[in-house]
Amino acid sequence: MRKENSTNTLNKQQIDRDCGMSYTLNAIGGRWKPAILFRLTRGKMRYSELRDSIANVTERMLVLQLRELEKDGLIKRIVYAEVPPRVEYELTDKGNSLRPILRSLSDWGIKNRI
Amino acid sequence: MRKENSTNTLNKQQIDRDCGMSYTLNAIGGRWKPAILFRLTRGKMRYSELRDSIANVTERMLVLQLRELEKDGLIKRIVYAEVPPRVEYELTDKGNSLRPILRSLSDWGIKNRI
DNA sequence: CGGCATCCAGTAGGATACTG
DNA sequence: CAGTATCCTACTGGATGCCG
Repeated sequence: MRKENSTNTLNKQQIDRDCGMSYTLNAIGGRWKPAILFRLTRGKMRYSELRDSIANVTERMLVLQLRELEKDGLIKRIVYAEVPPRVEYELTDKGNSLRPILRSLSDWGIKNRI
Repeated sequence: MRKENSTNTLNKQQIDRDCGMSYTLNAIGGRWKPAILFRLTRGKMRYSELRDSIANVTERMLVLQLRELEKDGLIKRIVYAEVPPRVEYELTDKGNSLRPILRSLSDWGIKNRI
């Protein structure tokens, strides 16, 4: 840990920028979060639909990432009191506001990977 | 590992999307990469300037993340044959093309963190 | 059906000291 | 000035099995 730059007048704005980006990347940056979010932009989905549409994900990881997305307020978990049980996930307004960002991340990646 | 969904006609596009997002998030998603990239959007910077403007980063982590950004073709490392040595970093064209994405990530984060 | 519990491996990231 | 080298921790993600 070194001394911080106290003379750079742009520092506070930069820190805001850093924090903003960190917050966003933390919200969407999990191993399976982009896949989940992108599928939900097409509409409500059941747990089993998500599980079957995302290749190679384990149930443990799927649930963990769903819980984080829920905690961060990006998705809503809807439990139907039925037998057999049914659970659906859908984007919240906050989650929906990510749409353009998800698209641009995807577009940039498709264009720039070799 | 479970069976994959072979009936979903959207699957190939989804996989492209997933890969695109993963590629982008991998490129910019390191602990210090956003901070580095954002500073370089303001122009060329020396190693010591980066180090001093990013609070709490260790030299080891700074160098590691710079090397990855360089390997991914987002930044260029310019060594001047002087004594004392001088090294500057600047965005490549590929790095510059990230500007709008970095901005939207930052803006979304600033708006949505509590 | 939609999970949770347990255990485990790999790696991202960090502290500290040293160098061409 | 601009890095390496070494060692270490913690967290992410994975395999497997059980449950309401």
